[in-house]
Amino acid sequence: MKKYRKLSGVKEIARLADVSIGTVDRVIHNRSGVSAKTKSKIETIIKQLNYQPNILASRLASGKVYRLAVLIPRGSEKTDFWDAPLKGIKRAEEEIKQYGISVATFFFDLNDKTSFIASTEQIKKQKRYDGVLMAPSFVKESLSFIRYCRDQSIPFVFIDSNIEVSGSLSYIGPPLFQSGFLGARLCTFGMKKTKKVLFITISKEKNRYNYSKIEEGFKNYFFENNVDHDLVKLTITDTEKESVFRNLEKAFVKHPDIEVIFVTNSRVFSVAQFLETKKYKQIHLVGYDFSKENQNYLKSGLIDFLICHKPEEQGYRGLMSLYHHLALHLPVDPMYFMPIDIVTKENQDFYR
Amino acid sequence: MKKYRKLSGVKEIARLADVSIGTVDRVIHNRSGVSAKTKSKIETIIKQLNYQPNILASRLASGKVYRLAVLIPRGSEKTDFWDAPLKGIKRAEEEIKQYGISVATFFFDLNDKTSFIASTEQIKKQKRYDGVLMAPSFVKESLSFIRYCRDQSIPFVFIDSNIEVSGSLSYIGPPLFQSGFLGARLCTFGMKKTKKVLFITISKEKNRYNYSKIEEGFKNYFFENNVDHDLVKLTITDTEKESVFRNLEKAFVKHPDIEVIFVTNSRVFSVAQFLETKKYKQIHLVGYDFSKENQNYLKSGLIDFLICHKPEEQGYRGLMSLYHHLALHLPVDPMYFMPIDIVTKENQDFYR
DNA sequence: CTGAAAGCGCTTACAG
DNA sequence: CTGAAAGCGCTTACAG
Repeated sequence: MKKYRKLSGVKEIARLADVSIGTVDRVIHNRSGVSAKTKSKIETIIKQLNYQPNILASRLASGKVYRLAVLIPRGSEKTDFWDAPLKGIKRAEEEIKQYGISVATFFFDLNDKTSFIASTEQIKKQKRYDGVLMAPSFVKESLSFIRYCRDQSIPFVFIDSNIEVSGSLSYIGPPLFQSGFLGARLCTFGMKKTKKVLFITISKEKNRYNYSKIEEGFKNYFFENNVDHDLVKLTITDTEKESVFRNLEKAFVKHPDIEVIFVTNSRVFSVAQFLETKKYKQIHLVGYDFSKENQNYLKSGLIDFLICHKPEEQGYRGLMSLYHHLALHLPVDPMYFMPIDIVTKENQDFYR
Repeated sequence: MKKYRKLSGVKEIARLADVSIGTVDRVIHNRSGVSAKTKSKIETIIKQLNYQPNILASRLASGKVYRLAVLIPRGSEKTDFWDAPLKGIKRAEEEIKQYGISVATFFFDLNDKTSFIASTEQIKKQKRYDGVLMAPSFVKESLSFIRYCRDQSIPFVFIDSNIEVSGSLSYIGPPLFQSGFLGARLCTFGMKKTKKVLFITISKEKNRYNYSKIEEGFKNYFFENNVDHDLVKLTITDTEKESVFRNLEKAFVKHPDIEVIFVTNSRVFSVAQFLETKKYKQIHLVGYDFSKENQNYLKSGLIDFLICHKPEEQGYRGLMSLYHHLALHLPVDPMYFMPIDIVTKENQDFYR
């Protein structure tokens, strides 16, 4: 707890350069109005001193507030997946709000494009955001919104899924191909002979980029490892329970020898429900996301493995990356892949 | 980027209480020299305003530097396990050093108690640390050092392993019992019939608390799940390669039908080496820690699963918890359990 | 193009 | 027991 006081940064630089601290500040922030000569003199000294600005002092003095807009799906009664990123965002907000960050969250409905558009319009109309964190769930609509952000020089960060040619500040999300690849491993673990695998996607949107990437990885596993298998693909576009049950029923009639089921998203719980009802307890089930329902079926043994990509951390990091970029002028990873976590009955109590 | 300025906290309080900000400061920090009446008046206002001190300003003004001592094993050529916590510690240090934290690291040799004692003596002699982060690898010696910390009111945090009755600020580490429990699951995955499992501990120290906890959890899995099995226990106290090979050789002569091997720490790589040499490629191998050697054997398929407990994050969180406690006066979790991560060939590239 | 001054919200001596 | 003043390392108008 001893006191310790270095000579002030800008003051020291100003003294050495024989200028005022105002001029030093201009050079540090690359503001205009400094003669080339003075500028280079100051820059040399800054380098020599290996000067690191004191962010505490900077933020305190400036009193600037950066306003961030968050655009993510609303957590529904069906899956609480998006509650996790939101929790991470809230946690980040708590942590940095005293450092001059304010956050406004806009939600949209994953089943309703117009709600997405409405939110983007609102953000545009308010004209007061300095950064955007978003889940680009609707590609075309996202592209249009991104155009606006770029025009306004507003940095934007994607979480959960990516749009590749976009000029985003960062993408934070899962490595989907590898995630599907691991999924296949988990489906076939310990198997010696041929197995019949049912590959299910349950989603209103057809052709989602995410699902096809997962499928690619999944298939690639069998290919690379020369695993003999029999893959049955099933896509269910009506996500209601009755529809899922009906589709599964049909699949089992056609393929009574299914041994493993892989579900490409958090709706694996509805398949678990089906298996439970049917008492198909010997069938292995692998799926995605650490949602409440899924946790219950994991605990009861109907789901064998959940693959997760730290949704809470995605939200946390997403917001923090904007903070780092805007307020701290720190470099930000343009791609930050989440780990591919394997959650089982045995480790679920310690997963976050 | 609009400017936004609230009325200053202490100033506002001082105005409302009709005192000077100096007096307000005294109350906020519970320093003496304020009349009971004034004190209670100020406290009421603080509550009403739901005043949150501005840490930026506080740290900037005080210029206090908290000195932290870190006491951990040195990463050896044998296993680089302790490089990871150190990396996390360094990362935390980088992040908070500008907020008035300085860190001194003391190493000890896991095979040499006296080196541990020597480091603790050094820390004591310097008499200048405000907090301690330590791995209490030697229980008796740690207890003696902890006594010193408590006498001096120096908060201390344990990582990796815990000493329970200690008054530590926090413990950050793995839930060992559950970790062993999961290990058993990974060993028996997909097995229908009886398997012969070899349970190995390779460590100079006999009777380490960590290993026995893992063993408890491991055995409990079989018990709880009524899994028919045959468990062979092997303890190798000489960690040299030749010794490990010799012991394994003997075990395989006696039990040629071993199908799965579980190793309770990062030395699983030496068992992988053995299996590689012997071309026992059909044997499943499960062990601990994401060290370089282990990663290689995971990649090549000799190790099936590694269980990990985010060693880097343990270091990071350990240091941050001292920072939170000392500088930010934030509450700290007395127990923070790491998740039990499962790392395979397929997801190892994304593990951190 | 440059400088001097005030201020961010707090803490720290010092004076009374 | 209390207050007034200086200062932490920056930023921000404003004046010239």
